[in-house]
Amino acid sequence: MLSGTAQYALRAVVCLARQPRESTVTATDLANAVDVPRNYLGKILHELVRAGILMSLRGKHGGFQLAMGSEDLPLIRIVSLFDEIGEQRTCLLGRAECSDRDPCPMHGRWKATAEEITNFFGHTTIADVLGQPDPSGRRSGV
Amino acid sequence: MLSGTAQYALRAVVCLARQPRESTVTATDLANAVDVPRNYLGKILHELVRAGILMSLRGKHGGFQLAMGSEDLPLIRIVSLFDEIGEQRTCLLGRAECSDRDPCPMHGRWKATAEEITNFFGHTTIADVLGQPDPSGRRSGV
DNA sequence: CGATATTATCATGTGTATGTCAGAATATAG
DNA sequence: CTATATTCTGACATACACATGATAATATCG
Repeated sequence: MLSGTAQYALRAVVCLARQPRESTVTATDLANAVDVPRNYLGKILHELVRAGILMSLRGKHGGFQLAMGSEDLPLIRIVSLFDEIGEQRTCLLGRAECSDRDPCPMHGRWKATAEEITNFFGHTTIADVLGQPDPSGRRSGV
Repeated sequence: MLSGTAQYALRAVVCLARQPRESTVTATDLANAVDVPRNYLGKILHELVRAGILMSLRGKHGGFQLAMGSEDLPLIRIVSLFDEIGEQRTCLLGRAECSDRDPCPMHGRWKATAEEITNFFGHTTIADVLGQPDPSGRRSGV
């Protein structure tokens, strides 16, 4: 459903959102916590900074923190940086243009499900999923 | 949502399902009709044959045809040959194990949508989408 | 200032999906 | 039997997602 990169980003943001506000977490600590290759996560975090989702601090005691309240951060803001999802590219058959007026054969049947997916990513926020305590035998705080 | 290969396969099968039964279509004609690279489509068609979805005839007047009625062919039969979809790999965060008993943070909220996707591919058949006449300005009979 | 910890940036490597090509196998027609 | 049309098969090419490593820039601390 999502690219590996988008999954990594979501995991990192969820982990950051669980930290106390104002505290920073280093890329290394985050990489360990969410089980993503250190250097690769560095790039992903940097993209999130450029998108205004995270803030970064360099130097000693540096690291990353959320740039906003997690209740103001729908999943689509993160996912759309890495994957095409939602309005664009919903055509199941890969047509560039696929709409009610110029539909592919699947369009009519697929439409409702596609809209539910769009709504999920658009309306679910990071805060919404923090409540899920991710209990028990997890190897990390994903 | 689907890999390019899975999309190609769906387009080819839909096109074949529109032909009169017993008639065969060559890979070349199919490739032109659904706008997929000839040689690559050949491999995809061969996979569909091995999976029992198509039948093939070699030699002069050879080609491909559906091995069953399109009303007995749910989309998942085709898609699952190329993509992991449905029951397996529904975890949004990419966890190997993600269930009600060992959920990721997204699990609870994502579940309903994931099930709708699974149902769509499991219950929609090729026959269901043939009714959609894919009218007007299409470049081909996708 | 110098040592250190951290992010930012760039060059490179690896693996998989996608795509191409050439030839082998097989069927039909004359 | 020969020519031809087609699928089948395997080797190769390309593009991009994923990943690694080295170095520069920047901030803190003593």
